[in-house]
Amino acid sequence: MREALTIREVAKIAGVSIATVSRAVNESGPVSSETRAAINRAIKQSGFRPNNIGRQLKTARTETIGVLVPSLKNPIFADAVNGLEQAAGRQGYTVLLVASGYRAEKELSAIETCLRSRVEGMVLTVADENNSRALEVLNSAGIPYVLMFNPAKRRDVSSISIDNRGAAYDLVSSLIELGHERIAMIAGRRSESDRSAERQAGYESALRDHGLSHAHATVVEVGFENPDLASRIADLEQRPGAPTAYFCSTDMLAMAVIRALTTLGRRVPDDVSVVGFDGIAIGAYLAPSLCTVVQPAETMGLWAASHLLARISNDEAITHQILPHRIRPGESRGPAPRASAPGKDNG
Amino acid sequence: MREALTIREVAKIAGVSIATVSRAVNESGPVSSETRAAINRAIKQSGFRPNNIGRQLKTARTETIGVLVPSLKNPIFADAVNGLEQAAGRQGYTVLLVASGYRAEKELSAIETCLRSRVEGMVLTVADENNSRALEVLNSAGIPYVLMFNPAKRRDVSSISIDNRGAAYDLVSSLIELGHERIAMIAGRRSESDRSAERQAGYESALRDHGLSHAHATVVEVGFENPDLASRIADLEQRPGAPTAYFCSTDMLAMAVIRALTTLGRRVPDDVSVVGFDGIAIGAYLAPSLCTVVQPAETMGLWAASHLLARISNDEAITHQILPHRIRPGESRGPAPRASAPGKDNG
DNA sequence: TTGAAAGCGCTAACAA
DNA sequence: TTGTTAGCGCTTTCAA
Repeated sequence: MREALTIREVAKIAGVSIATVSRAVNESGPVSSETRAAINRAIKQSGFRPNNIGRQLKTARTETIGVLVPSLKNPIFADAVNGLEQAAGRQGYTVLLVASGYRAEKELSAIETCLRSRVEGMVLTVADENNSRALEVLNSAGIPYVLMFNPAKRRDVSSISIDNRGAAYDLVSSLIELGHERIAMIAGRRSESDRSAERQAGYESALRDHGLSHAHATVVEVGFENPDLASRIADLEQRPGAPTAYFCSTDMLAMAVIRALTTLGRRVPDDVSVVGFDGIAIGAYLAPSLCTVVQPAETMGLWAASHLLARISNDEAITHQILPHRIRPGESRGPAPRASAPGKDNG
Repeated sequence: MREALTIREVAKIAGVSIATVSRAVNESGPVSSETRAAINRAIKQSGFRPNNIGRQLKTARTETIGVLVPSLKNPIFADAVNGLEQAAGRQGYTVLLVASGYRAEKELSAIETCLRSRVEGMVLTVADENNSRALEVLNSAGIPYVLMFNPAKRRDVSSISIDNRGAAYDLVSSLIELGHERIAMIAGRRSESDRSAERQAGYESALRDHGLSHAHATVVEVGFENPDLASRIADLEQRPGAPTAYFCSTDMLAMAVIRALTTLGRRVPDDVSVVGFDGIAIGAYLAPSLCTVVQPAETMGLWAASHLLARISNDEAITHQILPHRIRPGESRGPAPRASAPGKDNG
């Protein structure tokens, strides 16, 4: 009962042809109830389980979607994939999961893998949607795909995201309105994240619009995988005009920044404010709770999968879904401290 | 250049047989360098990408492993899957991801899906390893699999976990040593998690061994998906002898408990201590930081994948990996408060 | 070093 | 209602 069970064995046991077994298994054609009973018995007896590979080869449909994200270690992606998997599963689709680790070559090879497995479509978050070999390959492969989290600048691609630039603008503006003038940005590397670049643009125009000369912009770029923040923050903090607020391009970065500042003896938000971006659930549990922009990750995953499946069955056209963004207030954002910088700049 | 590119087109363009193309593509046999060059040119020109389905059908190998976890919303699983995917990818294996949402039927159907896709093996976390249709099915399917996080009571199955019972025992004992006598346990439903049941066993024997009569044990079972903790905690808190400490079977639960207690005006750890289990990274960033048992999730995923692949290639026998556990101290655990219960029990 | 041919497990005409 | 048959795209003897 262990060896290579095929539709053929079942047919033999039930005393019918393989075509009839196939029809019975897939309910894809007429089968008399006696025949059906015999076949079911044969299936049970033999322990037959249809081989999807055979079916896929014949039908040229895999009922599989590929999902590519930078890393599952950031809950924003884990939550999105969670939603994705649910939505796909509900429609009988299976998920092939690949992670890029924020590395462009890995993006490319991951997609190559998916394509060779003949996924019917993909949901993905790439480092840079405007400069992505991965996307080119996907385009020439001619399968539908939807970008998730990426800024959705391209018109020819389905996508779901929020207005990264606008959200960053709003959040940074709120800091300025609280009296902050020296606001540093801790940004994921632009090459690793176009979201980060967009958020930086929002940060810069907020400064500009509020008359904070461009010179005030301080951007520290860090890699997402083990960002060595402690020393970078220490540097910033001992400069004459140390920041009174930090705008971080992700919540994960914000958490690391808060830790680094705390280690240096700074109190958040009394001495310095820190805001993040993403709205991961645990941010609300931190102390101080994290002020941030919320992206509804699970919902985005759900939508991405549903829309992709609709596109696969040609029920829908390319769509850009820009969700409204929302700032979650949090204790990590406070008014600018009275005494400006610690010493030096007025002496 | 879009239509149904097969090895046959390449062969035609290059003027060779499909067998030769196959040999060239897979480097599975001798091919003269001129022929190889011609084939490579043909591949580039046509945009050919090998169809894995065909190959899989022929070779009866899919180079795919199935991964089943309860949910990616709990970082403990997301981190593990992250490690898994990396390790699998490095060895040329692909990951089919399925989530059960802690539901037994879903476990079963997920595995059925994987089996139909002819995964070569599986890594999974089931609700209850001792009472799992899913595992029975897997056994009779005859593919290797490794249990991850489950308590590893079965001798016939590879697994990686920590000593859940022992770890719970240690953690609860530490509370008792801090003077706590009324320690409640907030437990995930036993039917949804055998880890939870094990941890409960550890909790109970810690109480017993320290002479806290069994009557002291208060266990509140909650479901993992939207646990309505607030009201349950409120109940506990207004009883005569309210707990001075809570032992939660997961960090996610602990976070929810802390929130519920805070809402009720209790201060952690001054009024009441809360400890968790899992050691998710963000626990260290909470305030108060979470005292918990650390499971090295990513490492567990890495090991699970590597071991599974070794088993697939018959390089290794069934192995039980029990990792040493470690308690991460945290601010959420403090000494028992002086004044015993709020009112009532001494009046 | 190359090619012809069989066949992996399945579905879908088509004929009966 | 059922069976025969021709492949889906690929690998792999085997013979040349």
